[in-house]
Amino acid sequence: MLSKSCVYALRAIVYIGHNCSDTKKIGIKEIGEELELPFHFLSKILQRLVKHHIIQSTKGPHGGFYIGEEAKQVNILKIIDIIDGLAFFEKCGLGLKECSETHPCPLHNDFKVFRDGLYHLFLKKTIADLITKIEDGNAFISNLPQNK
Amino acid sequence: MLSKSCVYALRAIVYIGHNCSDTKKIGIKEIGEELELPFHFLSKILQRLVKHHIIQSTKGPHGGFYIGEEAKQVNILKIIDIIDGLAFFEKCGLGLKECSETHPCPLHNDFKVFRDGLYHLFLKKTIADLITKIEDGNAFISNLPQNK
DNA sequence: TTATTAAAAGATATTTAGGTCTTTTATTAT
DNA sequence: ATAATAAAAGACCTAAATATCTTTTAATAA
Ligand code: FES
Ligand code: FES
Repeated sequence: MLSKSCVYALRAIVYIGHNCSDTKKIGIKEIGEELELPFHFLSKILQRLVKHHIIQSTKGPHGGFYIGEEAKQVNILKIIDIIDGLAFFEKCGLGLKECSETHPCPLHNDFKVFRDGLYHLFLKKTIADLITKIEDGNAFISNLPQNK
Repeated sequence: MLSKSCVYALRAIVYIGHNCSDTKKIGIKEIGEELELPFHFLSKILQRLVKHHIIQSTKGPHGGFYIGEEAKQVNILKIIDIIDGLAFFEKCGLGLKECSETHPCPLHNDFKVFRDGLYHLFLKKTIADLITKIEDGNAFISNLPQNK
């Protein structure tokens, strides 16, 4: 549903948010190793997020990525929009060219419930919500060691 | 979420179910034109469905595809399984290698609701259910003419 | 039995997503 | 200033999904 680019982005942002501080920026290498994501591919994604002001970066020694408190209040849907676009949330589940109430496919009414539900989930969830779960020990952003 | 192959399959099956009869089989050409699907690609998909005994076919003049009443009682999930597999319904929404209750990602609890909801929707919906909607005029399987 | 029809099969092409490698630019510690 | 560091940028590669083209096989009507 979400592309790999997109879930890589979300997990990287959460990792950065969880680990960076005023004095500490996070390098791509560390993120890639910790989350088991391909270095260069990840770097492209992070660059896009910087361009869209979701995260910031500085080059050079002790450089890396970091995220401000304001940006942590951004909802997940915004990230999805930046990376994948929002087409999924408007598309017909059976592939009709247009999803509409007046010319619905036979799954429309049932499918819409879930598609719209996901939309609203992503709309109300913020980066900060995800980070909180990690910090409370209620969730994880890295794979279990045995699945590496 | 569902691949193009998969939604093409579903729509084609419904079209066949709606249009075939004891005396009338449906050709790929007709299906492709009516649903605006690529002829040869569609033919591959229909071949797979024949192999899995969802639909039947005969070659030669007046040949084509048809579907029996029993097969119409097959649920949509079965079709999804044949074409795409069921990995989606077990996968972590944030791309962790394993989706689990004991090592959940920060979206797990919220995401699972929709993923499982879709699973059960597809499990309980049959081909016949979709055909009925078409026949009652409550839904459509072709694009609106202006979207062609 | 022959011509015609339509699916089956297989080879090939295109597009998109995903991933890698190399070079350049900015930063900072020395 | 210089060397070291790390992101930015761009070129390139790979695999999978999607799509097309061609040949073969089976069925049927005449
Ligand atoms: S028309 Fe198919 S989901 Fe709306
Ligand atoms: S662990 Fe991510 S959805 Fe279950």
